[in-house]
Amino acid sequence: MRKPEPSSGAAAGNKDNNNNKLRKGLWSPEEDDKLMNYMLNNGQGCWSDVARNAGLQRCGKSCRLRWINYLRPDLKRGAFSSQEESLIIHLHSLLGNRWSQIAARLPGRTDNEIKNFWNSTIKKRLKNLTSSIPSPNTSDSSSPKDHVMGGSQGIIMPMYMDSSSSSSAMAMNHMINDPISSHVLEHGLNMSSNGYLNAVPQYMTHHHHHHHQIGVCGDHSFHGGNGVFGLDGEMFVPPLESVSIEEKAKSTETNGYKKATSNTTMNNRTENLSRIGNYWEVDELRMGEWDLEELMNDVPSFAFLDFQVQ
DNA sequence: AAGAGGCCCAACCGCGGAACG
DNA sequence: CCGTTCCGCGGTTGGGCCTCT
Repeated sequence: MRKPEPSSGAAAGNKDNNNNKLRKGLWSPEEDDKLMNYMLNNGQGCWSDVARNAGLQRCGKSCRLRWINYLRPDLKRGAFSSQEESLIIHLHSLLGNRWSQIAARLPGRTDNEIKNFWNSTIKKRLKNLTSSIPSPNTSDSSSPKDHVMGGSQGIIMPMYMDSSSSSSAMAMNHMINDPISSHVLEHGLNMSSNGYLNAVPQYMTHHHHHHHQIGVCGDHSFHGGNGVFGLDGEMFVPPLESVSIEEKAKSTETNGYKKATSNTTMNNRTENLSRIGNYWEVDELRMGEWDLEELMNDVPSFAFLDFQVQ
């Protein structure tokens, strides 16, 4: 953590000898009190006004962050529950690193918190998980169906996960015991350009346009809970059609203090997702080009969060 | 016991977009 | 329009704590 600015003497000693310099670093309890009192009495307005009017030697940005991530009364504290964990994983598979979007679906949790949780706990576990699986290069590299994709995008759920392989079966047994692992089984893994391991639905990794057919029930698919592995080892995730929408009301309610300005650009374009037989047909499908809000209307409620493979 | 190294997480930074004058 | 300011987001940093040796 950052130490408080030396000139400000973590609370007591400072006052007005700060010669207009804005403080940085950790917030003192006194600063917290000031901000909290101001916010409770005046509500949220222009953050630079908040900083000024509350008598804080902080920039508005810092005040905003402190309020959102720490002082907000509706914040939930403590460790993430396994349900929250599952939800985070699931949402991340849908949304990628859109932490604020994910946080909006977890009442009482902040994007920062979720991001930290992901970058420490979950990422680490996914890493351990993948390192426990034999590399495609070393196991059965002769298979033409190996789906080896490093680099910026591409699913790292390769074809050696073929259910007939004994080694992969062992890996799967290992994975199934863990919510993250089983989710990875279903949704695949993606290594993003920043090195993050993401569980990403197949259709989000495509960068082609126009009418992708997303196979759902092919004869040779590998089914795993919500997801389906296609013939080429790629993983398909069906749209969120059969899940509860109760979260939506909850999240919009708890985030009522927040102006709903984000993702307006994204919402300008909508996805055409229609079911045709056993296929989901998607028009103009590209990362960030569908109506996220609409898509996320169907984010599973906690009750439906069971990613364990039967 | 103590030093090293890793982890956690609060807070900062930089950027892009929206709002405003 | 255009420039400026504000806001929110995601990525990154770094200090304190914990664990290991």
